[in-house]
Amino acid sequence: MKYTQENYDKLSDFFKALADSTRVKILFCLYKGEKAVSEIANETETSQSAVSHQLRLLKDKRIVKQRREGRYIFYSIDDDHVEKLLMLGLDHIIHE
Amino acid sequence: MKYTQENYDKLSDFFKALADSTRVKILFCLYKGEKAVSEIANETETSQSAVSHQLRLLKDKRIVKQRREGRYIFYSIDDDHVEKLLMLGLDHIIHE
DNA sequence: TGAATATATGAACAGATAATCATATGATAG
DNA sequence: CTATCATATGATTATCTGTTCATATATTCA
Repeated sequence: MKYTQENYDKLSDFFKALADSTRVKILFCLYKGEKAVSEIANETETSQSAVSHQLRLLKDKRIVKQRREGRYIFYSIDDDHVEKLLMLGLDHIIHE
Repeated sequence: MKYTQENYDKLSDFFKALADSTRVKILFCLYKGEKAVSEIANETETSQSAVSHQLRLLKDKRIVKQRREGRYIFYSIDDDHVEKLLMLGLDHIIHE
């Protein structure tokens, strides 16, 4: 049973994870491999707190995963679909 | 220049269109071909007004298009990428 | 023309969301 | 143990979003 309200909810919920430019930026930042929170904050020019909040959201949705190393915590993308979606989306907005 | 703030904004904006279960439902409803507003409202069990508002949003983002026939207005999906994204997303949430 | 049907629109309101600020937690080095 | 660095968290606030309700517009038909 693919076409159920439950799946529509899950699906829109999944897309919500990509429906914010800070999160999109973070995900592109992680595209080439894992990074620590402070690196992400620097590269995306976003406050440490904002990044942390968004990473939590992405982690809760199992889109990124963590790994601690000393006092650093490295995040990386934990979902092949997300990378494909990002690329497909980028493709779309560029060819318009 | 792919990796610009402008593109991140556009991209997240594009995903926003899919980040609501009513809109997802509408798009799946249109997946097999064009439908009039009232049909969409019935099939998705959403009020006429709510459907109309969401269709406007989708139209503004060029995700659906309209065609008038008498007093009916038929909507259909106007974007190949969207169909791919929906299917990829559905694939994702099902295999988890 | 006027009634009926299909769709659109605007205002208003409730709920969700994202940033900021202050502070807490956790790890390491000295 | 304590100072410092890296990250997380909670409260607050401003903004955004989606629905509803009432009404407007557009088309057809008698």
